[in-house]
Amino acid sequence: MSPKIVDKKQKSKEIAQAALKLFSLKGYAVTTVEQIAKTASIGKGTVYEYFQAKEDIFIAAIMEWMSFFVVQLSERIKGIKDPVARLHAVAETNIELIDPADPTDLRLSMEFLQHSMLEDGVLYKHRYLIKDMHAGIRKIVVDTLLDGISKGVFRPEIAKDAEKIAINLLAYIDGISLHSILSKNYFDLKEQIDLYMQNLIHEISIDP
Amino acid sequence: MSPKIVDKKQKSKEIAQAALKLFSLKGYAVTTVEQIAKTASIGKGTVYEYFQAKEDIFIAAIMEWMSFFVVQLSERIKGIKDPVARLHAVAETNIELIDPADPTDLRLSMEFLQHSMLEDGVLYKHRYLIKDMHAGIRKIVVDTLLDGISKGVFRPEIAKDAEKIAINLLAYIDGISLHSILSKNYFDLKEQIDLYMQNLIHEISIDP
DNA sequence: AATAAATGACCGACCAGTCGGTCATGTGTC
DNA sequence: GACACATGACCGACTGGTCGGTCATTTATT
Repeated sequence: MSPKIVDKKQKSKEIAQAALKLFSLKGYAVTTVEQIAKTASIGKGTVYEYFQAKEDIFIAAIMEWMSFFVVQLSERIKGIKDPVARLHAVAETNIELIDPADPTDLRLSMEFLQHSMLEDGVLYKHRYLIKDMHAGIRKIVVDTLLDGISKGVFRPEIAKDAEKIAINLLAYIDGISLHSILSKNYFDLKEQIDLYMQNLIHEISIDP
Repeated sequence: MSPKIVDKKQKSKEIAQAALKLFSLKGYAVTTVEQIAKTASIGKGTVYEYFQAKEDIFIAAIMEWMSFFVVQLSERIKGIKDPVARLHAVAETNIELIDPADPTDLRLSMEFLQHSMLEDGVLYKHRYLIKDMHAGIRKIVVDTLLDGISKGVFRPEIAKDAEKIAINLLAYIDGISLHSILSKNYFDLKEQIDLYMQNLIHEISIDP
């Protein structure tokens, strides 16, 4: 009675993290379940004790990744009260999570996006996951903008455009990150984002 | 002494276009050579008369796609003399090539990007192809900005930032296109780009 | 002993690429 | 015009190998 007991939750998480590492290095299709098992230091069969299919590992991996990202972002902006500094922090967190010399995170997020937008993609049925994450980050930006207005830092007229501004900012950050990987060394990611932020702040701030 | 002769170039192109269609619908990895052959209405063996490997079909397909894109863009901006209108045309061409109901083009370009940035990606050795295309489009934007300055429409001080402005514009367009696919129906792509362009023009124009 | 956990050999589906053979079309000969 | 024949174009069955998923067996714990 009552034989060996393992923490199923914890072990699933470990497998998902091992998979995450491989997916980000090589991509989902190319990564084999056996490699995932090896990386997690277990047998291939054991993987299937914790996941029904390779797809499910992918879904668990993306959830690991998103939660890591959101935690990082929250940590970073927590305690920053100045709206301008807060906007900068959102942008910078994105940069710092993307090391140009090691573009694994971006590749991973691109793979997630791709599988989410294709109807028979592995993540299509779960695309609300990424949508929800985007919505969460967008909310942070919108709230910061509205906070800035109420603090008299940003122009009240921008309130109606707050959502649009947030969408554009986040889209830009993804776009420039993408290009920076592709054009390795051609431009300086930080300078580019600085230019964008400078224009943005200039555009929405109350001017003397 | 000389039997049926086919136009090898033409036939290669047909196969590449068939492949392009499938890659954009389903992705490279999932598309089989047999399906490409079927789509091109030829036998599988024949495909290998024209291409050495599946990879080579991919490369031919991306070249087909890029040339289509560049031709479209050139057609579109040809004859537009007003710098502001020209910038708008660049942005709009990108939108119109991406039908939100049929996001195949964007998926395709994402797949190209992905295979280009991964060291053992199929396109890694050929990533200069995309880089060159980006450089070409960027040059169009930079030239438009400089032209605008010399015409007295844009502020001369922006000349030194022309490259950066172009990089940001094109990165933004890619980013917002991406998000628009993912957030189907959540925001209006045209409105978002309008907002960006409005701010951009405002920022670089000579003001009364 | 009882039972949960772990395992890796095994299976079957799949697929890129090959190859032996067929087909279609042109040339040469009468 | 008829026929043989040369040759490039075309083909799909087959091969060698991969990989997701299963399951009979072993191991660990109480």
